[in-house]
Amino acid sequence: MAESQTDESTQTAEPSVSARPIPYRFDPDTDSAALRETYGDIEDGTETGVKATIAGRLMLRRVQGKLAFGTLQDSGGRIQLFAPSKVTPEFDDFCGLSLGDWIGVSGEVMKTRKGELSVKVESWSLLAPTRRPFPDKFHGLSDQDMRYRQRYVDLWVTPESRDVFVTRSRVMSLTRRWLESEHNFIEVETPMFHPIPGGAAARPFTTHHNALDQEFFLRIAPELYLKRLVAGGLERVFEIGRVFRNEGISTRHNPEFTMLELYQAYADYSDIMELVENLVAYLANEIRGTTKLTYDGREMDVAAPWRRASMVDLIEEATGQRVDLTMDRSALEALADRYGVEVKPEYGHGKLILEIYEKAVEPELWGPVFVTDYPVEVSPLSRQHRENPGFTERFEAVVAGRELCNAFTELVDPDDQRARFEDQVRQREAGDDEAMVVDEDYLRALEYGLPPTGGLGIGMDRLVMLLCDVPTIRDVVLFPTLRPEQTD
RNA sequence: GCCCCUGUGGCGCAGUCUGGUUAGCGCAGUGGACUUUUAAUCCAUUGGUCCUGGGUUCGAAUCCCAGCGGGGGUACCA
Repeated sequence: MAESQTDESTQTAEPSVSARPIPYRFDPDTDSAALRETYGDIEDGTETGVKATIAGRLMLRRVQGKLAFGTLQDSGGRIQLFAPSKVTPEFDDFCGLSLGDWIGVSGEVMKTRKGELSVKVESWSLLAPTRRPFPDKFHGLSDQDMRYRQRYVDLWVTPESRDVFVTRSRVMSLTRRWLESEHNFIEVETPMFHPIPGGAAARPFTTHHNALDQEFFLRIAPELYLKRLVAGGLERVFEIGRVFRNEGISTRHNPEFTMLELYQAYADYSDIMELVENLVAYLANEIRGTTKLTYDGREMDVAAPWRRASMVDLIEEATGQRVDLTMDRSALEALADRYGVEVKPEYGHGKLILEIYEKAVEPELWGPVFVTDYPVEVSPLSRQHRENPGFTERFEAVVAGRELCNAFTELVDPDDQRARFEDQVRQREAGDDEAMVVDEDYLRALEYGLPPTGGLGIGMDRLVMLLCDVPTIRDVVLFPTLRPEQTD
């Protein structure tokens, strides 16, 4: 809701200050963190003789007649400004600065008698006035909606918020470096506009290209393109990028989110499990300094190796009953019923087993654990298990009670893949609007030959949530999807 | 989709159950005092269609109905 004109004018800073000329550039030579690091230990009440130039936002102000203190916040944190009227030019204007104004300051690094490391304001310039009042200097923003909509304010007044996004950036960077340097992957970029949605079970967004007069789908996964590249001889590829799914919004779902997918020629899902546990342990060590993580008040150790357990074994653990694909359907339905699964007639044994797993096992899993060997029926892109007919070499990792990734030994046989696609089409015709459609070009790529390949998809947003111990995906997405703000 | 909670000056909150006439408090803003403060302090002060629209009532921020926004849960979601 927009404020009225009068509201803004009454809240505007002093004209004498806001009318100051704004320089075109400014040259900070350090920041608050570096100053603390270098001079944090000097004696109370001493001066260093060293001059520093810093810039940031004025967050607090304490004017005391002929002496003023300020608190400047920059990307390194906060540092005090010490401004005696005899030293600071245009002292009255300096005291008239608004909380939230951007300023640049030069002067001697010193420590006050009370022991606060400070920069003496020997010169200063206004870099940008704030024309809107900043939130409460102590309480900050409590309205979550406003934090998400006005991230440019939230980042200043909610330090944890800024920390999360800096960490997120590090996670992305570390992941890339680890894959490239330690594992010889190359990063590629594949289309976001897909003529056929594929690679996942999800409803897509649609869009339209005018010149081609062609409908496109925003990608729900890069999977099929990445495997085309492995068929093309790029043996280890990964992509970190946005995918789009037309689904509900929740604490774990944002319609656009960031996925890491990677494909490794000649590998199978066991290789991928090792890669996942090593990557997560590496990131935990780099980010948290330990593999012993706390999430939502509960602890877990993500050090490799993680437990591996097949879906049917886990079902047996939880329910005491062994399930398989040849058992009597009525017995399977009875078990499904016991756990509140809504049994639909089109469900085969495989789908029922997955549903039972999700209801009976998953809510109790904390992890880290690899849940392996999903039924073929629910895994249209995974290769048949080498020992268990009707199952696939597929796994999901559950960490902190949440699905973190999905991976498998890739299905490389074009005939089998065609049959799976056709089965998906039947499911679609039966009313499942998230079932896949046939991708003839992808089948053509398989016909040219895809070597044995292991593949992986990780939701990077959820990984960051885990590493930062935050409860909602909106806290790790800078601008989460929201209903557009009403302007009038 | 369903259920629960919520909406009061720029920000953080009280007041709502038990309706009562000038809607409070803190911060920010404005004016003043103050040369070691650090959520500075002290004095004074500006600013509010109490989300919107109906209704009940002598009287509604408060009770009722509807709508809109927000949060959480659940369903859905590999």
